[in-house]
Amino acid sequence: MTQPTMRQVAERAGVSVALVSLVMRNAPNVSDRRRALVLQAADDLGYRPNVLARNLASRRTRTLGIVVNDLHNPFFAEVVDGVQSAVSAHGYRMLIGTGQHSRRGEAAAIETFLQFRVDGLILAGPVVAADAMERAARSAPVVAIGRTVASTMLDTVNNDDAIGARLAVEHLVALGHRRIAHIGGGVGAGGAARLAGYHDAMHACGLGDHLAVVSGDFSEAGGAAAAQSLLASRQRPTAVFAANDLSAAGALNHVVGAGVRVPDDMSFVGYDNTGLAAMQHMSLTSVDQPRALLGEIATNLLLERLDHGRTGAVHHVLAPTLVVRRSSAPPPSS
Amino acid sequence: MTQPTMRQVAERAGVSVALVSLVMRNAPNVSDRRRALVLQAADDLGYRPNVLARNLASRRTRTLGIVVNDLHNPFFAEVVDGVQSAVSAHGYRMLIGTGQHSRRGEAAAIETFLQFRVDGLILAGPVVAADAMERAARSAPVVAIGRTVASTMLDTVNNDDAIGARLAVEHLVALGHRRIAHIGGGVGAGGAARLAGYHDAMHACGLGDHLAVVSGDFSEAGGAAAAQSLLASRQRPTAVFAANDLSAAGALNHVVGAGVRVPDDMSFVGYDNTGLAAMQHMSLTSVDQPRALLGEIATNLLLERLDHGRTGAVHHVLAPTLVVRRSSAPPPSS
DNA sequence: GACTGAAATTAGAGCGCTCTAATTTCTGGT
DNA sequence: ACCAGAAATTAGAGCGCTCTAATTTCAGTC
Repeated sequence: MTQPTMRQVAERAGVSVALVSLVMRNAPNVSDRRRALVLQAADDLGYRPNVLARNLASRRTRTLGIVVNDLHNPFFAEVVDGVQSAVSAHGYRMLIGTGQHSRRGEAAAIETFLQFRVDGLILAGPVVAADAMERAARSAPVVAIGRTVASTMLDTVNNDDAIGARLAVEHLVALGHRRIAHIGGGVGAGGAARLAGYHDAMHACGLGDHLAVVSGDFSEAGGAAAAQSLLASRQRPTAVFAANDLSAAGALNHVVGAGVRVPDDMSFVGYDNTGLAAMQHMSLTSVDQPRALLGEIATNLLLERLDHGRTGAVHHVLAPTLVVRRSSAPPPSS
Repeated sequence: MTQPTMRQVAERAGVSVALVSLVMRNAPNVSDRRRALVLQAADDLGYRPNVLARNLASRRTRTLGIVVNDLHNPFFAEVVDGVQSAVSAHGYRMLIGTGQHSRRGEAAAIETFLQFRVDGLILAGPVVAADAMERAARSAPVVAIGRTVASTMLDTVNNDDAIGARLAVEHLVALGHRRIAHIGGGVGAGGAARLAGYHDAMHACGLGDHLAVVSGDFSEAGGAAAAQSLLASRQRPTAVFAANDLSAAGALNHVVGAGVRVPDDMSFVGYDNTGLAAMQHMSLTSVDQPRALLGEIATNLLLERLDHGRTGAVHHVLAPTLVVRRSSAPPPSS
C-alpha cells in the first residue's frame, strides 16, 4: 500500500530528484531523452505525485473546493456543472463538500477545505453566518453564490431576487390572483431577499392586505409542511409563490394529495427553474436563474484572484426571467 | 493570506512544537495548564492545522473520498447522506468528486483523490473500467457501490439487481402486461445486471417473444430518447421497466408529452425508489434499494480495513423490494 | 581547440507537521 | 532530604516534494 516516491523514480531513471520534479510539472528545458526516461520509470513504478507534499513545498493545490448547501436540490448539481467545466478549462480540479443543511455542517465542510489548503472556495447557497465566510476569506479567496454579503473580503454572484420575486407576483396578479401566499426559504441564501421581494411586489400591486407568508427551508419536506398550514388557513390562497422549486414541488405534492387541483384550484410558481420544474408531470412555472453560468462566473472570479492577482471585491448580479408552464392559471371564478 | 504555523503557536504559548502537536491531536498526557495555554495561543492566532503537512508526516488524512457518478441523480444524494453520517460518527470526514458521466472524468476524480492521499475511496455507481478500480485499490482501500466487481482487491455493496428486475417484471405481468419493454442503463453500474434480470424474468414468465430493449444511460435525457424510439416501434409496449427512476421519469415525461396517458395507456416501473418516484405528480412504481444504508455499509467496510486491519474482500448484497404506486395499472383492454 | 552563452541538470534547504527517543519534572514513599 | 517510577515535555529526524542557486553539458564561433 506504500506508494513509490520521486526518489525511487529518480533512481530507476538514473537522474536526480529535481529532474523528476521538473518532468512531473511539465517544465520546459528538459531534454526529450530524459523526459521520456523519467516518464517511463514513473509508469513502470506506478508513480503518482503526492499533492500533499507538492503543496507543502509549492503552497498550491490547483484545487478549488465547492461547498454545496443541499445535494438533493438539483439547482446545485447544475451550478456544480458550471464550476466543473470552468475549472477543468483552466487546469484546476474541483472537490465538493456539503454541510447537509446545517450551519455547523457547512462550517465543518469549509474548515475541511481550508485544512486541505484548497486554492479557493466557492460557497453555493451558504447558510453559514456572514462573518464565518469573511473569516474563511482570510485564508483563501472565497466566492459566495446566491447570497449577498456586504463584504469587501469576498466576491458574490447572484441573481436579482427582488426582480425574480416581482416577476412571480406580477405574473400571478396578471392572471387575476389576489390571495398570493409565499413559502419562505428561511435564513439561508436568497430566502430573505425573495421574501422581501414578495413583500414589495405585493404592496406595489396594491395587495398589501393579502400578504401571507409561511416559513420553509428550501426543502421538499419544508414545502409540504408549509402547504399543510396553508390549506388549514381561514383564507386559503389561490396561488403560491415558493422560494424555490424544491419547496414548490413539496407543496404542490402535498395539496394534490389533499385533493386540490393544480392549477384549477391553486396556482404554483417556483424559483430556480431546475430540471424538476421542467418535467411534464410537474410543469412548474418558475423564475429562471442561469445555474451553470453562476458556477462558471464564480469560478472565474476565483481564478482572477488566483492567477491574475485581483484583490478588490466584485459583486455580480444577473437578471432572472420567468418561465411560464402549466402550474399557473387564472384563479377559480368564485 | 499566509497561515500561522505550529511554530508560531508554540512560541506564543512558550512551549515546544511537539507539545502543540500533542494538544492538536488531543493526545493524553498533556497537563491541563499547558493544554489551555496552547489552545488559547492557537485561537489568538487563528491557527488551523495543515492537513497536508500532517498527512505527510503521519500518512493519514482521516478523510474518505466518494466519487459519484451523476450529481443530478437523487439516488446518489441519498447514498452520500448515508456515507456522511457514518463517516462523521467515526471522526472521519468526506469529500465528494464527480466524473460527470464520463469514464475519463471519473478516472480523473479517482486520481485526484488518490493524489490527495485520502484514506479510502467509495465509488458510487462507477462506470470506469474494472481494472482501473483494481489499480486504485492498490493505493487505497476501495469500495464500489452498485457495481459487482469480481475482485479480491476491493469490496462491493449491491442490491440484487436480478431480484429487483424480477419484481418489476412479475408485477407488470401480474397486472396483465405482456409487451413489457426495458430501458437499459448501459455499461455502468447495475445496467447490465438489470438488463439480464429483465431477460431472465421475461423468459421465466413465458414472454421470451416479447423482449424489447432500448438503450439508455441512467439519465433523464436518455430515458426521453428511449421513450421516443419506443413510441415509434411497430408493436408499442403497454409497459416500460426502466433501469432507474431518472430514466423512467424522462421516458414518462416524454410519452405524456406525446399524449399517452399513464397508467391507462402505458405503465411505468422505475428503479431506486428515489424521492422523485415518491412525488405525487410522478407517483412512480419503483424497485426500492436502501440508499442511505448502502452508503453506510460502504463506509463501514472501509473503516474496517482502515481501523481494524481487515484484508479479505467482502461483497454485500441486499434484497430490493417493490413499491407500487400509481404509474402502473392493468394494460388497456384492447 | 579554447571560449562563450545558453540549455540542461543537480544539490540541498526548506514547506509544516508527527513520532521516537531522550530529557525533565512530578509524585509519593521512605 | 533522597529516590524510583510515572507523567509531562522536548529535540530532532524525517515525510515527499519544490525551488533557488550552483554546476555541468552542449552548441556554435573564431
